[in-house]
Amino acid sequence: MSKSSKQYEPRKTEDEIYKKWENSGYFNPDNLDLSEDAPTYTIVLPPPNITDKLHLGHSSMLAIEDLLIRFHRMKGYRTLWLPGTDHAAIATQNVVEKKLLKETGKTRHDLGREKFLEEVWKFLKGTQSTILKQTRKMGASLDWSREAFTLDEPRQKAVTQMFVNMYEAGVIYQGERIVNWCPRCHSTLADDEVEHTKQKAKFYTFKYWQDFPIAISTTRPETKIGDTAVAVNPKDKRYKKFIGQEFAGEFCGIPLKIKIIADREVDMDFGTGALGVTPAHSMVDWKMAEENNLKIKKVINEDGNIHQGFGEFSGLPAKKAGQLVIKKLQENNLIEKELEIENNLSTCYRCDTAIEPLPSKQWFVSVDKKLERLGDKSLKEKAIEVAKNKEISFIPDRFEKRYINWMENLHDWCISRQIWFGHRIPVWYKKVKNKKQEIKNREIYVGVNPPKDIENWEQDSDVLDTWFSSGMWTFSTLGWPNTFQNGKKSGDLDKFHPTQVLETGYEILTLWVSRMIMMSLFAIGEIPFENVYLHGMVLDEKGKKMSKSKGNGINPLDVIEKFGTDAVRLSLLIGNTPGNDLRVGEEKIEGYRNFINKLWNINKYITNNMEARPPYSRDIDINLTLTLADKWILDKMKNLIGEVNSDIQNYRFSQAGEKLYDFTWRDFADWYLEISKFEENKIEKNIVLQTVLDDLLKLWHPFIPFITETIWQENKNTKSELLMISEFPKSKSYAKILNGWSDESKNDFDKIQKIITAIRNARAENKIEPTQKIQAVIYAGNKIDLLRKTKVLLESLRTGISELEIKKTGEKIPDAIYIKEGGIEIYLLGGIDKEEEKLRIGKEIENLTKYISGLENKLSNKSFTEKAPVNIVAEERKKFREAQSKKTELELHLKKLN
RNA sequence: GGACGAUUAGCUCAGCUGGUUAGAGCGCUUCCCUUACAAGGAAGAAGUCACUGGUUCGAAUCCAGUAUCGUCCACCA
Repeated sequence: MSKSSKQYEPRKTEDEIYKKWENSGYFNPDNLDLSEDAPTYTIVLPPPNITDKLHLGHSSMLAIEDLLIRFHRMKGYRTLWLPGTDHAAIATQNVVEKKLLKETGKTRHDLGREKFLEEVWKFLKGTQSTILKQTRKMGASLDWSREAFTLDEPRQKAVTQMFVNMYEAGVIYQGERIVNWCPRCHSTLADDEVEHTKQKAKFYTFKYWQDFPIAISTTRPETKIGDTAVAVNPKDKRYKKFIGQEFAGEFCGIPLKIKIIADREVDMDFGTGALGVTPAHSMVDWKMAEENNLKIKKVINEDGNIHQGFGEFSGLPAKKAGQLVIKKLQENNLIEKELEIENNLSTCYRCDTAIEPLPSKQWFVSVDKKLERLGDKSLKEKAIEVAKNKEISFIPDRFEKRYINWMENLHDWCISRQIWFGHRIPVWYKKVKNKKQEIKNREIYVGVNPPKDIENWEQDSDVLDTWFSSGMWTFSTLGWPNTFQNGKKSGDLDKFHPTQVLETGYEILTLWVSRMIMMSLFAIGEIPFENVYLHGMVLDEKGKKMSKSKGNGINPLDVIEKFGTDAVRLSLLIGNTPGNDLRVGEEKIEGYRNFINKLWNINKYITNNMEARPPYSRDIDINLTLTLADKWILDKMKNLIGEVNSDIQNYRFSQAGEKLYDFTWRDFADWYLEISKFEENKIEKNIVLQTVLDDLLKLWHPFIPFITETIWQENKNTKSELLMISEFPKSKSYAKILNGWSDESKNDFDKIQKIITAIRNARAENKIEPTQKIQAVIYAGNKIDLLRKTKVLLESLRTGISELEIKKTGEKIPDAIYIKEGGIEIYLLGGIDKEEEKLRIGKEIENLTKYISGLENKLSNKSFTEKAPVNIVAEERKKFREAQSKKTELELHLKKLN
C-alpha cells in the first residue's frame, strides 16, 4: 500500500494478512515455539449450525473469543481455538424439506429415508463451511487443521460410544412419557424447543352428561372424550363430598368412566374449579394419572387425528373433532357457558405448529440415577456441585444462580427425535413373532457396531437430539474415545482438556452448557471448561432483535466491506459487557472506523518523521536523555499495559478497549505527537516513538488484528516476523527507565497540560484572530524548570504567543488575562476584553466557593475527621488548602481589574 | 407463578471491592481545510445517578420496599 494514502483501506489488505497468518501455521498450537511446560489455553468454538450464514451475533462471539485467543497466544500459552459446525438435526432437515417441497413438490416421505438423506448431504455440500469461510473474514485465528463437524465420522463414533456407555451404565433408558409432539415435523421437541405464545380461545363450560354432578371447562373439547377423571382441589367445599366417587356415562356417544380425584394443583378460582383429566394429552394430567393410577386413553395420534376406537370421531383431525363435540353438546343442551379467553399456546419453535402433547416411547437420559463413577452422585447433583464449589465459574457470576436454579428443577432429558437427519440411535430390535405372526417381545441390542446377523434386526428409526452430540463437543473434538483408554487421557485430550473458557450466549446456558457439563463428567470424570463467559444478544440500534424478516439486521459482511473488519470488531467489543445485550448500528461502526483511520495516520506521521527507524529493543536504554514529555508518555504506557493486562484477564474487554482508545487518541496523538513536532532530540525521540508504537500495536492486536499486523509488517525494523506471535507487553520493561520519574515531575506534565488548555481557553473567549500574536509574561516563582518546559510547549503548540518572558518576580500586570496553575502565574497581553475577563474570573470564583464550602462542611464534621481513613482526610485537607489559596489569588486579581 | 436483571447527559452505554466537583462515544453549539489524519483539530452546553426509606463519617455504588421495562423457566384445565 502506498504510504501517501490519507485513509486506511482495509479491503486491500485484510485477506492477504489473513493468508499470511494462516500460512504461518501458528493457528495450530503444535507449531508455536514453546517450552514443554508452557500452560495451555483452549477454547472450543461453539459450533454454528451448518446451514447458518454469518450474522452479527456470530461476529460478536468471534470477536470476543479471538481477543482471548490472541491475547493468550501472545502471552506464551499453548493456545488452541478449535473450529467446527453443528449438524442441527431438526433445523437442517427443515430447511431441506422446505426446499424439496418448493422445488419438486415432494415430501420426505415420498422420497424415503435413504433418498432423503442423500438430498440432505447433497444440500450440505453446497452450504457446508460457508459459515466457516465467513468466519475467516472476522480474522478468527482458529486452528483449521482440527476442524470438526458434529456428524462427521470421528464424532459419529464418539456419539455412538457415548450412547452405549450411558446405556450400559443405566443412565439411558427407554420410557413412556408425555412428550411435546409436533404433528407437522413428526417429531418430539425438548421442553426448551417449545415456544409459548398468547392466543384467544373459546373456553367452554359443560357437563359430560345431564346428571354428572360437576361442570368442567376446557379449551380443547376434542380431548375430553379421553377423560378418565375430574380433579378438584381438596379444600374445595363445593366438591369435597364427591372425592373418590366414580361415575359412568356416555359423553357424545363415547362411554366414559370418570373418577373424582383431589389434587392441590387445581386452582379453585379458575373456571368451575374442577378440571377434566385427560392423561394422554396434558403434562399436568399425566402426572395426576400416575399418582392416582388412572387409565390412560390416547385420543389423538401422531398425525394430529383422532385415534381409533372413538366411534364417529376416529380419523377426524383434532380441530374438526372438537367442533363436532361442541355441536353435540349444544344439541344435548349441556353447555353452561362459553367464554373468550386468552391462553397460552405451545408451538413448535421451528414451524410454529401447535404442539400436541402425546404419550410416546422415547429414550431418556436419567439425571437422577446415582452413579458409582461420580462417587454415588447423580449427573444432576455432580453438575450442581461443580458450580457450587467454583470448579466452574460463570462470568458474570449472577448466571451461576441461574444455572443452579435451572439444574435443581431438571427432569430426565428426552434424547430421541423422530426425524431422519442426525445420529441414528445405536439400538436394534429383533422381530420375534408368535404363532399368529404378530410381533412380540422385541429383543434389544445396543452396541457400537451393528449386530452380526443384521438381516434379522431392525435399527431404531429415531435419531438423537442435536444437543447430545454438541454436549460432547469439548472432548469429541479432542479425539475421545480413542484418547481416553482405561480412564487415562492421552494426546490432544490430555493436552487441551478441560478447556479454559466456554464463551457463548446466555440463551443457551441451559440448553447447551448444562448438558456439556453432565456429558463431560460422565465421559471423563472432569469438567469440560473452567469458565463460562456469557455474552448477550446483539440488537439493532432500537433494541430489537435483528431478524431477516424484519429487515433490521446488519449483515456483517456488508459492514466489513464498508468499514473494515477491525472497525466491526471494535464496535462489538467496546460497550459490550458480559451478560448484557448490545445495541449496534452503523453509526457506531463508523465511529470506530474513524479511530482505525486515526491509528493509521499516527503510524504514517511517525514513519514520515523518522529518517531511519531505530532498531527494535525490548528495554529502553537507561542512558538516553529523555524529556519530560517522553517520560510522561512512557509512564502512561507503563500504567496502560498493567491495566490492559488485568482488564483482559478479568474479562473487562470493553474497559481495556476504552483505555487503549483514550491513550491512543488523547494522550499519544493529541499530546505526545504534537509535542514531538518541536522537541529536538531526534534519536531519543525516535526510540520513544518506536517503543510506544510497537507496544501500542501489540496491546491493540487482540482487538484489531488486521490494521495492527499491517502496520507491523510495514515497519520492517521489527524483531518478530508476525505481530500475532510477538510477546504481549509487560509493564516491567518500563520500570528501569522510569526510575527517576518522580511523582512531582508526573504532576508537572499535568500542570503544563492545564496551562496550555487555559491559554487556549483564554484565547477562545477573547476571540483573538488566529493570526494575531499575543505577548505572555510568566512569573515563575521557584518553578523555573517547569516553566522552561512549558515555554517550549507553548511556542510549538502554535498558541500564537510571540514573546515569552520568564521572570522570577515582578510587577503584576493589570490589563492581562491572568492564569494561575501549579504555582505559576501567567499574564497574557494583547487583545483583552476587560469585562469578559472579569466575568470569567467571577465565574471561576463562584465555582471554587461552592467547592470550598463543600469541603469545609466535610472537614468540620468530627465524625469524618475521626472515622474516615487518615489518608483520605489528609487528601481532603490538601484539596481544601489548594482551593482556598487559588481563590485568594483570583480575588486579588479581580480587584485589580476593577 | 418461579428465577434473574435493568432504570446514570437528547441517544447508546461505562462506572471493578462505597471515597476528588459522576465519565465516554454519538448528537448538538461556536471557531478552524494549521502539509499524519475534515473519517481531522480547538473549545462549549447538557445529569436531583427512577422513587422512598435504611446502613455509613461518606451511597450512583450496600440493604429493604415501590414503580416502570426486560430476559429466561414453568404453565393455565
